[in-house]
Amino acid sequence: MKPLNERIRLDIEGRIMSGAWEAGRRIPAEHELMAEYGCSRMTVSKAISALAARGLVERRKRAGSFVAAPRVHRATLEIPDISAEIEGLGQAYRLNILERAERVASAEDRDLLAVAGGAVLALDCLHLADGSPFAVEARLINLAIVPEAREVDFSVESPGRWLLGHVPWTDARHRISAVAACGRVAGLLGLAVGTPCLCVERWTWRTAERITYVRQTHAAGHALTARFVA
Amino acid sequence: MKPLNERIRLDIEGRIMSGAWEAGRRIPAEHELMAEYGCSRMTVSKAISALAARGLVERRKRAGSFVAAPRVHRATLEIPDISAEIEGLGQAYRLNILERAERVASAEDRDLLAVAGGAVLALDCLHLADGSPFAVEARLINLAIVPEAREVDFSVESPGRWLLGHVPWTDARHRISAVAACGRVAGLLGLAVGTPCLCVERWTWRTAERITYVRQTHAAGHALTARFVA
DNA sequence: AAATATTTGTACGTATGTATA
DNA sequence: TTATACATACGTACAAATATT
Repeated sequence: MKPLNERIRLDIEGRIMSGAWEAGRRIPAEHELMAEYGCSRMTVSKAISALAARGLVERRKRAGSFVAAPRVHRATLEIPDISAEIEGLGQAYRLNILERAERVASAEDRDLLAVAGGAVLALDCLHLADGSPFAVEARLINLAIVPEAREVDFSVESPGRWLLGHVPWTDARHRISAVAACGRVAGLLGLAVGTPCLCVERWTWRTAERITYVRQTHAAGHALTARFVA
Repeated sequence: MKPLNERIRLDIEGRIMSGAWEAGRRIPAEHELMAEYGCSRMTVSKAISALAARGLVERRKRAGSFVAAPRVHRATLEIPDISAEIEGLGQAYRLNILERAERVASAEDRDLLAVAGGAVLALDCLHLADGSPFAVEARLINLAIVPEAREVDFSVESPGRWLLGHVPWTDARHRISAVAACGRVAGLLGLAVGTPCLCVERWTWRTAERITYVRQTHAAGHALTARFVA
């Protein structure tokens, strides 16, 4: 048996979704719903708050709660660490580190990571699934914030997974685009030059400091999926 | 002044984000937190539940609440209706409907929309921003669920915007991929054949029924951005 | 294997605060 | 100004799940 507040939520949700309660309509006040369902105000309030949280109703003090006008498509995108993604597919994960360099941030590094004259660790690697090329990754790590990264052997644990597990972050931004495989990427992924590839870039912050930048170029055919989550 | 439960949530969130409470660590039981913050159990419970809802902690009865191990980057992606997106850029929006057909669902339509032998409205259009091609859209609308769509002039209001405003939906799934512009798309968007384009597909449900399917192929250079939202 | 204790989950009733029609 | 309706918080009780004894 589902909890009462859930059952009430589903009941009201059904009335909205079926169109019985059209957009803009005022839904009964909490005290009316308590009478209808024979329960406390906290319980109906929780149900309506859940509907408000997922954007189905809008609550206004003094005025009541209203069926909300449908919204933009907001979806949550779960971008797994590539090693987790490959293991999730039941394939063997391996990382091939093509280049690893510690250097003072170049102009381009500064642009991506905004470190003023500090040291960065630059990695260039190839993710493999069951031995086949899966994605090319170019990563910069801000050594001023994560000096421990110097000592890590990333062929044991991928940079993404290691960072996720060791460095707390507060904000991340992603950019998803379609790019043509350049000669180098095409060679690594075994594609023809110019093949469209999905490219995911991510900037990760801890408060105001940038921790890492990564650009992952995926093999052809790879797609991201996002779900609207209630 | 923020509500007490919010302040408690932010406080605990800070301890987790700063790394003071590392992944896997048990956080104090509710009765301990009530003592620490000098408030009722309901209030700390609400704070922790909010953290659990956004995946920062995991709650287990009898055992306690634990700092969750971050596994994925979870970001919210706002996918605006294209007309809204173009207007948001301060450009003039226009829609060019290339083809509009009402038909019994073909095998391919059924695959995308899962309508068994029902009627669908198929649209093929070009979105223009300040007169320049912006995206090509192929859409299927399930007429069994949205028969009113038959009467709508979509050159006045884009199909996406009209559907958002008129048809309640409960679930949507997106697929984002990189595709090569085929001859037709290349011609419409003014690109060379084979140019990488970002392709967004969306399936929209109302409970178990599929409402619409859309595939939008964007002009080169278009990217999606997503933010992790706390 | 069973009883017990602990911790979270749901719900009750009540009180007070706050925004607003 | 006043009444209304949502928002937050208090304290209590019992249920459900599950480590520990």
